[in-house]
Amino acid sequence: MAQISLTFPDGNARSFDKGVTPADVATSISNSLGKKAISAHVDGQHWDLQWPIEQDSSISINTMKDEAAANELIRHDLAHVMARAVQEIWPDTKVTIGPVIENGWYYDFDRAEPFTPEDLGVIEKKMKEIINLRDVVKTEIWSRERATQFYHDNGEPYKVELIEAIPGNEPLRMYWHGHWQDLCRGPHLQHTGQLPADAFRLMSIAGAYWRGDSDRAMLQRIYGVAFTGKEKLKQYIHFLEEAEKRDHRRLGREMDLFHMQEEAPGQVFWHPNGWTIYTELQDYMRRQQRKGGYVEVNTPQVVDRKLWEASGHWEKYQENMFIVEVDEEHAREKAINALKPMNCPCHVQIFNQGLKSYRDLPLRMAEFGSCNRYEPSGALHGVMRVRGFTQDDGHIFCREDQIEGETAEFIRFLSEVYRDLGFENFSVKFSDRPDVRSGSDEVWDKAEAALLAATRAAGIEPEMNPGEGAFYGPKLEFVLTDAIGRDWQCGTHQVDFVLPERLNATYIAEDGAKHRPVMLHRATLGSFERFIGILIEEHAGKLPFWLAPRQVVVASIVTEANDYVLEVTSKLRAAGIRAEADIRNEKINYKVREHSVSKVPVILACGMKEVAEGTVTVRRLGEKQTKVEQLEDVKNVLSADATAPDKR
RNA sequence: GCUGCUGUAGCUCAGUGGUAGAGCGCACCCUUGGUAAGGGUGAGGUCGGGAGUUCAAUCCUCCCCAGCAGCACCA
Repeated sequence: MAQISLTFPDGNARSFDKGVTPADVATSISNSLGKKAISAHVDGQHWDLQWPIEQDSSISINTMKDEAAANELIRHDLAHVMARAVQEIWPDTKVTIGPVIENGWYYDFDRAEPFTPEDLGVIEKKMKEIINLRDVVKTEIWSRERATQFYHDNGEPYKVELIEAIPGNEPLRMYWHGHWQDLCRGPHLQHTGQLPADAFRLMSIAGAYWRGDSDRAMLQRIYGVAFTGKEKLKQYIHFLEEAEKRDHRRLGREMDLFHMQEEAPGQVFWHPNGWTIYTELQDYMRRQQRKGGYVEVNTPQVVDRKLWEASGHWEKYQENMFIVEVDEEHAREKAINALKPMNCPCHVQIFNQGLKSYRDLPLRMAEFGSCNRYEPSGALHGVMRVRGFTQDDGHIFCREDQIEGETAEFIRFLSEVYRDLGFENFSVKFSDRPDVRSGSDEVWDKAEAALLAATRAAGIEPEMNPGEGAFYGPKLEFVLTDAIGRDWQCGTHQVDFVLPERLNATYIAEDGAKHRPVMLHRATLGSFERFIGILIEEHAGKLPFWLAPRQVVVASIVTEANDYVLEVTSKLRAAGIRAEADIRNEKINYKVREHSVSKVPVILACGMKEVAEGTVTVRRLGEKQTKVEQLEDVKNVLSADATAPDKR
C-alpha cells in the first residue's frame, strides 16, 4: 500500500498509509503524545502536521514532575525494550502483549523453550545494550489492513488476533524502538537513552494464559520492575525483603502458631499459640454478633447431595466438593453425601422449620460454619486459601424494603470490627451478574440496584468488578491486602433473591399470604483462617495485646529469683493475662532475644533486686529501654490491655 | 487445574554416580549471667514417594505427591 511520508517540526519523519485522513493522523498523534495542539493539512500528496515544538520535546523523565507518570512511561518503554531484546536473542519467539502494572511491567511470549532464571540476566544485559543505542522512538499510523498483513507476514499471530479484537475502525498506532516495532497506544519516551539502565530489574518468569483464557495456550510471562532512579529500585527490593519477614507462613512457624503437612494439603494444624488467636477472635466475633442482633446456629458437616442440587451448588461446584460415602460401592455409582462447602442451604433449612411471620424479619442467623472445598491445588496459599476453613457466616432473611437498612447496618458492623482489629482502610468492590447464573434478568436488575443503592446510601462508592458476582446474586467484597500487596477478599455482603426461591423459603406477611424473603449472605472476617493470615501480615506478627497468644513472659535473671518468677506468673494469670514463666538456666540476654523473636509483647525480668522490692522490670516488644515498676501497677496496666476492644 | 521452579536433620541451607555435611535449635555438663545469641560434649537423616538405567542412585530418566511464583478458579 502506498505510503505518505511526513516530516515533522521536530525533524523526525513518519510515514502513514494513504487511506488515512489528516484528522485520523492528528487524533492519533495527539493521543499518543498526550497533546492537544496538533493540526494537519493535506496538500495533494503532501501532508503537513504542526504543533508547538516545545511541547513535543517535553517528554523527558528528568523534567517530569509527576513521578507516577514518569514511572508509567519508563515501564511502558521497558516492556518494548524487553520484548525487542527477547526477539533479538531468540528470533523464533512470538510476542503478545506487555502492559504496565504496579511497580513494573510484564510481557507475555510464546516460545517453545522455557525461559530459565539465567535467561533473565541475559535479557537484562541485552536490554542495557539497547538502551545504550539511544534509538529514537518513532510512531506511525497504519491502516488495519497493513498492520494485519505486516504481522501475518512476520509470523505474529497473536498481534493479528489483537487487531481483530480492537473495536472500531480507527487506524492503528505503531511504535518503533529502533528497528523493532510494536502495536501500541503509547505514549513513549523520545529515545531509549532516556531509560534508567540501572533502575530496572527482571524479577520472575511465570505462566499465563493468552487473554486470561484457561482454554487457550499458556504463554511465558516475564515480570520486571522499574523506577525513576537506582535508589528507588533499591528501596523496592528492600521492601520486598521486609515483606518476606512478614509472610504469615514464616511467622506462623517462628511464632509456633500452626503448621501444615503433606497428608492434609490445604488444611491447618493449629498449635496452642495459633489456636489462642483463633479462639480470642471467635469469642470477640460472637460477642459482636450477639450485640448486632444475630442468633447463632450450627449445622451438619455431611449433607445429602439433594440439598446441593436444590440450591444449584451441585451443578456449578460439584468438581470442587468433597464426596463422602461409607459404602464405597455406592459412592462409585452415585455419590449421595458431600462435605458442606458452604452454609447457606443449611441456614435456609433452619429458617424453613415452622412458619415464619413478617414479625420475625429481619432474621439474622449466624454460624461459625466449618466448610470444606476441594480448591485447585495451585490456588492453595498458606492459611489464606485452604480446603478446610471456618467462615463467620451469616444470613439475614428479610423483606425487600429491609435490604437497604440491613446493608447499611452490616457495613457499619464490619467497619467497627475491622477498626477494632487494626484495619482502618479497606477497599470495597461491587461484583455484578456473572455469565453463568441463576435467576431471571428482572430479578438480577432488582438485586443489583438494591445492593448498589444500599451501599451508596451507606456512604461507600465501590470499585466496579463486572461479572464477578455469585451465581445467585450480586456481591459486595471487602478486600484486604497481604504483606506484598496481594488482594484477599475477606468480608462479603450479597443480595440473593434466588436461593429462597430454589429452596422454597417463605414467611407469612400482613396479608396472611406466603411471601418470599430476601436472603442477605454476609461474612465479616470471611474465614478465620484467611483473616488470621492477614492479621499476622498486617501486624508483622506483633499482634494487639489482647490477641497475642503469649502476652507476657516472666524471665528470671538468676536461679535464686525463680520462685519469685513463678509467683509473679501465677498472679498475672489470676488477673486473666496469658503469662508464662521462663526459669531456664540461660542468660537474660538470651531469653530477651528469644522471646523478642517470637513476638511476645511484654517481657518481665526478675533478679534479686526485684525479689527484694516486689517489683518487675518491664520490657515491651520493640522498645530497648526497660522500666522498673511495682508488680501491682504492671498487673493493672496489662490487665486493661488484655481486654478486648469491645469490652473496654 | 496450567506453566516454570523447588523438595537433603526440627529450621535455614551446603554437597557428591561409591549409602551425607554446616549453622541454629534440641539433650546433657560447666556457667548465676541485668535486657537481642556464654562455653563444652552429644544425639538426630529411608536425602518427598514409587519405578527404571547402572556393579552401585540422594545425585541420571520417568511417574506420583507436596510446596513456591504467576495464571486460571474462589459458592
